[in-house]
Amino acid sequence: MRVLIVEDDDSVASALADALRATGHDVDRVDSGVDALLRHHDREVVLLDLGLRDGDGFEVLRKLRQVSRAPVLVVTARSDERSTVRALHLGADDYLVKPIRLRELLARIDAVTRRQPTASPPDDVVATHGLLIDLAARTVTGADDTPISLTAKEFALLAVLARRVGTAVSRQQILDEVWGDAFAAASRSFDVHLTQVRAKLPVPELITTIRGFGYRLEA
Amino acid sequence: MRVLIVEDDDSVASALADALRATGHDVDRVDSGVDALLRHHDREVVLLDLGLRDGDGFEVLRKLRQVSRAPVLVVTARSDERSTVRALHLGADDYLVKPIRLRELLARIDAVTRRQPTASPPDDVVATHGLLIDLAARTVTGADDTPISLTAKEFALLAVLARRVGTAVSRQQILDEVWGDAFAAASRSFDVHLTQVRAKLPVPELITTIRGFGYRLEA
DNA sequence: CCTCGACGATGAGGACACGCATCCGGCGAT
DNA sequence: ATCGCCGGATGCGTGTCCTCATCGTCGAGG
Repeated sequence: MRVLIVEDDDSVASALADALRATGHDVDRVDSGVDALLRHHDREVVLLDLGLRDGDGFEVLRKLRQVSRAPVLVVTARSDERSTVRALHLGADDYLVKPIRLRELLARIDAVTRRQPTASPPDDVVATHGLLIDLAARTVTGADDTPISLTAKEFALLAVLARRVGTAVSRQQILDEVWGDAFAAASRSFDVHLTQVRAKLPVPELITTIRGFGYRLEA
Repeated sequence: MRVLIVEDDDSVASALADALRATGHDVDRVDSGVDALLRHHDREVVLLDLGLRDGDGFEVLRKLRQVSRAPVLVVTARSDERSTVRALHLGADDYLVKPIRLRELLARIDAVTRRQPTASPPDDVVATHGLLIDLAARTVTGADDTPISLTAKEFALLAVLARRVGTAVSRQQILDEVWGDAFAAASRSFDVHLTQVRAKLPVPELITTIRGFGYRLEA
């Protein structure tokens, strides 16, 4: 199993790396959030420390989730329920509080990875009403393969909806996933971007407004 | 989500059941290992207490795994690493130590089940007398697929009843779930919205008034 | 039959959510 | 240095929805 350790305490990272290598895993180590985002490719599991020096761990988690579907086990010193719930909601698969018990960690990595749809059906492609959204390639094409070019934020916004085609997504949920919670819910920026996305779609009504709740990409 | 709680401490089981029901889950309770093996059918998640009176919890877990692929979250008082590792190796998907923090439990259930690609068929859809209520998509359709558009409050109200089709729901319960507990029970806003919902339904009598208690959505 | 409490219906008004035009600062490319 | 694009912020218009107040109805019990 190819594991990525994101941890800036060297002694902890070494201990983890050794234990993992001893059990036959292939380990890659980084000590910052930005590196995590750069090096996550081809990794099958991520161990993420929330207490990184170079920024908010939750932010790293959120961004990681936008680009990778690999299981993430959060490993942190923060034991409060708030942080736990927040991390899990942001897409973490497990949450372990330091000090880490190595055998447990290994068992949990097992537990999390054995659930993975081995050779996952890469349905990173969402198709609906002639609209084609390829989440992996980050491309969107309309009918008769006309390419639609979206900006980063626009794509992120559409991607959140696309991952849950046919089901309603709350406004807050989108805000969290696209902007992170350090964002004023009162801001109208969100609406502006949504307007843009709709304008670029061949069929604007594909994104349905659910007043008082959020939005839905029609299936 | 259809949850099975295997727990022989009644107070704990009740607390869990209430919390889960309040968040829209369908809960089934048993208090012994043998019952767990009998009643696991059609359940999508299992919460398993290891400290059952009628036998070894690990045995229950092992046998459960032989007959069901549903995610299992172990909930127990045993905090030692040995037990944790053993449970996870036996196929548990998560392992929580009592006392349980409810919000965390809910988040972990989410985390574990969102990985499941197979939990699709029962898509939170309630159907009764030609009425179709899709709680995930937040859509309601009558006979011959005529869409019925409800406002946020109206939908919330109907959803509370829909989650418990065929069973009576007290007025107070609905108030709590739709408005939150900081709401005057004397307010008639509730009745107004109920009227609206009924007016929009093809068959108003689908919502039966139980005078002096509450309401019921007919099955 | 009368009363009383619980529920049903309706209209008005203020609040609110959403869509959108517009401005501004930042940043990379030509 | 300049231009164009992107993302965030702001303000307003508009339509909708929530609530309240009011009155009507219904059922149960004395």
